[in-house]
Amino acid sequence: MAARFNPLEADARWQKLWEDRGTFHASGDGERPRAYVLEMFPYPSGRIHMGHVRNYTMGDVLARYRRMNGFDVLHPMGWDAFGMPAENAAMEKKVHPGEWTRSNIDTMRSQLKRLGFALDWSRELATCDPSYYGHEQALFLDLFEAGLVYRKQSEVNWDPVDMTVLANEQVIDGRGWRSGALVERRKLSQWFLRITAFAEELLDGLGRLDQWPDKVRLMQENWIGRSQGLKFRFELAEPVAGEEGFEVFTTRPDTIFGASFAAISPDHPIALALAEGNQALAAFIDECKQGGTTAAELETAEKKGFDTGARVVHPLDPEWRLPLYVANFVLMDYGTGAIFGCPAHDQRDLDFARKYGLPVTRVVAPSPEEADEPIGDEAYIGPGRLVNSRFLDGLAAEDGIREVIARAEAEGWGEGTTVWRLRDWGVSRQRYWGTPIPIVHCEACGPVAVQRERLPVVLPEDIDFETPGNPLERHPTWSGVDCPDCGGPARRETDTLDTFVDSSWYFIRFASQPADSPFDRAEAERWLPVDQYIGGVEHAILHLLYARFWTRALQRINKLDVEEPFKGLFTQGMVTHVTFQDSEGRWLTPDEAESHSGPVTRGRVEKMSKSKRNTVDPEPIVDQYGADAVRWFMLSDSPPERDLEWSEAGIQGSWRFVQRIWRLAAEQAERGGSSWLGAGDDLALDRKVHRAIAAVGANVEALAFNKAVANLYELTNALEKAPASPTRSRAVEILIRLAAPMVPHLAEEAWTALGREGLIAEAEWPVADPALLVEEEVTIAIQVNGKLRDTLTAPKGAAREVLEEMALASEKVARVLDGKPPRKVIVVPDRLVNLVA
RNA sequence: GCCCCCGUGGCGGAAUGGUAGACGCGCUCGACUCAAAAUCGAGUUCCGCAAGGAGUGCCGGUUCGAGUCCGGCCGGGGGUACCA
Repeated sequence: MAARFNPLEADARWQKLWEDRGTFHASGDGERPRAYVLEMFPYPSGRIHMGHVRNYTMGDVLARYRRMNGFDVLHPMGWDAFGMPAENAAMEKKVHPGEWTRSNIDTMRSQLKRLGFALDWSRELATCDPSYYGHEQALFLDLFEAGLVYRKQSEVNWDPVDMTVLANEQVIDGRGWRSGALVERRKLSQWFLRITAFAEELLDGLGRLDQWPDKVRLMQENWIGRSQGLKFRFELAEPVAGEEGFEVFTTRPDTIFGASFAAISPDHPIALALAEGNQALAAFIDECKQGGTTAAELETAEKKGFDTGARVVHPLDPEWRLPLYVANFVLMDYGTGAIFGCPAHDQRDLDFARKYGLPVTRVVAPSPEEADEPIGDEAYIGPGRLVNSRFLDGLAAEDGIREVIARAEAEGWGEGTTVWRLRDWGVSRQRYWGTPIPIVHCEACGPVAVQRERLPVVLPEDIDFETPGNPLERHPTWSGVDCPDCGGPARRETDTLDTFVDSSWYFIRFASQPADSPFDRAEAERWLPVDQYIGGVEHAILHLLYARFWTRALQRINKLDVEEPFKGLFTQGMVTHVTFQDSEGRWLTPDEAESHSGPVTRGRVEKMSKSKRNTVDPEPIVDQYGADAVRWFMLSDSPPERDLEWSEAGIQGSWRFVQRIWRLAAEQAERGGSSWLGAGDDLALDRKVHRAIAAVGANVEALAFNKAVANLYELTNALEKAPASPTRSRAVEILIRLAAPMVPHLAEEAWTALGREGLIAEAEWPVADPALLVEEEVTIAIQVNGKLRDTLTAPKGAAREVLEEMALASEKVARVLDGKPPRKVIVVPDRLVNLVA
């Protein structure tokens, strides 16, 4: 038996065997309990990167562990294959997006296979394949027919030079990335999914996702953003274009007597009507349209307003008039697109009031004496009671809110209501490389669904990327069709679907993939929900919320009885690496930094990215060290939810550990394999082994792989030091089984060398003997005033009095206490004694 | 701007409110070797000869006891609805 484990030879041999035997095919035969383990599928950007390796290694360990524990495991892989990079490649490299994507998939598939992941490749799918997106079109039409899809005007980033829509990512400092032109916001008619109809259940559902990270649930909760408040009507002093008023939403109706202005969004119908006869206002509204559409950009833009000259009537005082402003910070998408401003108790309103010389009236004061304390540069947002508020004076905020809502409802000018921060999901993209939206626009009938038997609506192959914009729109023939309803002339929808639609149901298609429908309901329901989903925390909101919505939407239209798609969620950290720059600030790769002639600055450790040139390609690393050392490194040291720093020293350490396990197994094999005969003659080692079995299992189930790795190091250290014995022989084999999910090639090789039949991938996970997990002695910490002064050993379960007596007998304690008796003694059994002097 | 997370030795990190630094990397010394690699053994938070003291980004609080809980800062990261 070889002294060294040779992964170059062994990896491929075992990978082929697993593939030939179909070891990792999910059977779905119902004989074993099922487990669905899924990692977020990759975008085929070109080559596998370390982030993928980390993600898929974690999922793989869990999948292999579950299999060894007797589960029928579904662990599939596919490709999130539509998206912008393929179109960029088409423009830059003159290659068809489909060709580019499919060639990337081929490269990345073979790279993944070299890592020995226990994947069921028979279920592989790519979202750019009509056999996938055709079913997506059918599901879209199901939602359309159920009234969950509608069309409305919505703003996009418009590049006025390239005459094209830009993604947020393509807007840099307010300018188009290619043309450099100042970006404008422009309205287009687009398709939307009614995710807001599910706002409440998506929020409530979070409470039952107890296997999700708290932070993700919190982020989603804030994103959905339930606000309760008052929706009420402001009457205009003079009607505008026949409108006598408009609706306002506020979460603070208690501060209504502190109102000093009303403000509406630049998109508000009243604003547009007023602009008809007011050139200055029209110019202001135009000005508000500059810049991109992102929330960050809108929020950080200078707060500006324009006094329309119109006045509104205070709802609680017909004599009281408030000026009506158009303000750039009022969003048409939130609430009613109109607010009232209470400067004394809202910082943004205060800044606005100061800027435009509006009155500031305090209506909340921490004490009656401070009722007329003037407001400075800071709005008062602390607690207190209402003042200067007529019939509300003296009430606490919550009571004031209730009182105003009650009065508004009684008098008929408003009502208590709930509004959501969540907006409907705009799915139209003015791009080629996506799922065509299966709708036909007919002049006579309007938008009409494509007939089911005509699906899939397939993307045309003959397209050009010579000019910016959507090639589907300028394709000479593709969009011309007859209306499905009336047979008259019509035009296909040329927008494609947001790629988040593709990733909102792929986990269902993995579970069941018939040719003639999106999925078989019964089979999908047997696998779903996904037991453990693993991916980057960057998807905490959008992807995960959209997938939750899509699943619930299918449930509502009675296509699939699954409430939540992902029972367990784990969000993993990034893979980072040092950066290097030369004297002129140019980024250098680690190799370049080493051979560079001039001075080199070692920069911060950052997320691996092409622009910082600090990426490490996994493939040559696998060539050099083998799959197992790379997998082991991905699991070591850093907790999986945190960032992992790639280092040459780290991979070498992993390589050495792989060889250490191998040496243990090789030495054992030379002694004639593992023996199950004879009594365990090394009780101390037996205890360590069984503690390791329990700890590794618990840590793998908790996805605390770094701790499971530490457990295996400890066990290995103990085994290396232990003298030969039947216990040790058994222990070596147990170590191999415990390590098998992490270093599967080595484990198979060692398993065979030890003379065991069959694959370790199909072997049973060892069972810990509870009797060997019990401790007999414990170390007790002795503290004086919470400060450690001594430690002593006591039998486990020793009585409080015994521990206290032992503590007081300690010389070190006596020295600190200086003869005085303690005032108080705190005993934590099996843990510590704290003497309070 | 807003929402969320993170901050512990030279480095990655461990620690149900109960002995801070498990485990790994690195380093130091030693063994083996003609030598090196590999391997093995010992040591390794800081200050101090020691006794002892200090110590988990900073400031404050709760507690017999705080890395852990609470409040306020500082620094870094993720998301912010058309990157995926």
